[in-house]
Amino acid sequence: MNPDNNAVPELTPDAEAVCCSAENEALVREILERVADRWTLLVIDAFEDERTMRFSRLQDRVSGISQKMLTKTLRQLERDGLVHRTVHPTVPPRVEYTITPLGLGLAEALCGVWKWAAANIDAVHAARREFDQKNRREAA
Amino acid sequence: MNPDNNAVPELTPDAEAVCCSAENEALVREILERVADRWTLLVIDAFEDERTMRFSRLQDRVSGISQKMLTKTLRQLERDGLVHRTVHPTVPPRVEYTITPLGLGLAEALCGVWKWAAANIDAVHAARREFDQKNRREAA
DNA sequence: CCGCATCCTGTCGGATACTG
DNA sequence: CAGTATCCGACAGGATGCGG
Repeated sequence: MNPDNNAVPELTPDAEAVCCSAENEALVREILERVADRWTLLVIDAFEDERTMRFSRLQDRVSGISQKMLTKTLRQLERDGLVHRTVHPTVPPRVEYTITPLGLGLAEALCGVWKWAAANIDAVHAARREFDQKNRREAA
Repeated sequence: MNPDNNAVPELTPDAEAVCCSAENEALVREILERVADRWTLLVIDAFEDERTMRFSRLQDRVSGISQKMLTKTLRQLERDGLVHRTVHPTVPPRVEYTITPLGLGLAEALCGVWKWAAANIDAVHAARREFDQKNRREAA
């Protein structure tokens, strides 16, 4: 697939067994649907460098997100136990979000996607250009 | 980053360099945003068992998806070079979608998320219950 | 069987203004 | 600074019907 193999390491036999059983499909679906919105993945991603951050710092790192969506996304992550929220009752208020071990596990899993993206974005762009050209020819 | 290594195998030094460099952030973002909609991940997931399928089979496997969204999602995947589309000019028409090596790479990367989900869904559910209870107390 | 076009709706999500 | 509330536009996405 990709000449340099290191992007996706070999699966252990055990891992494969887990990976392809059909029973858990509904569970995985649930997680995927929960996580597959415009911001959740990006927010989780933001925690890979700093494991604990203030609200404003997060908003800064996930560029483009509104405070409304950041709040909402963080609430969901908190509810799912992926992020922990600490309010320091000072003035001005200071709220820190920390990624939990659970969340960190997901972040690691996402790191695989991260790596794939970094390694293959050029191929994707190339495919895209080719596709668009082909379509323009057909349109003509 | 993680004390227990077993979830994600050791990264080669090379891979780590790719994984955490800040430069590629925009690229990864682009991919994540492209892929993080309601259906794309689920469709890719559907290809993990069978690498080539007819349209109707796909619609069957990704339960709940409308033909409109399936078509749209597949077009995007095709454009990005993740899926290949073959039209057999028979009657009735027979259209087959095959995941490409590129797409397969992404599917593998997603497999990490898959595994995480299967392993930790209980923890997520538990966290969710706890969170909801806490909120109900506060509401009272 | 596949998938396009049309219509229509709910919801996502941004902008703004206001509290503690 | 962090969060809520309100308003509102845009668009995702379902239902239906037609066409190849």
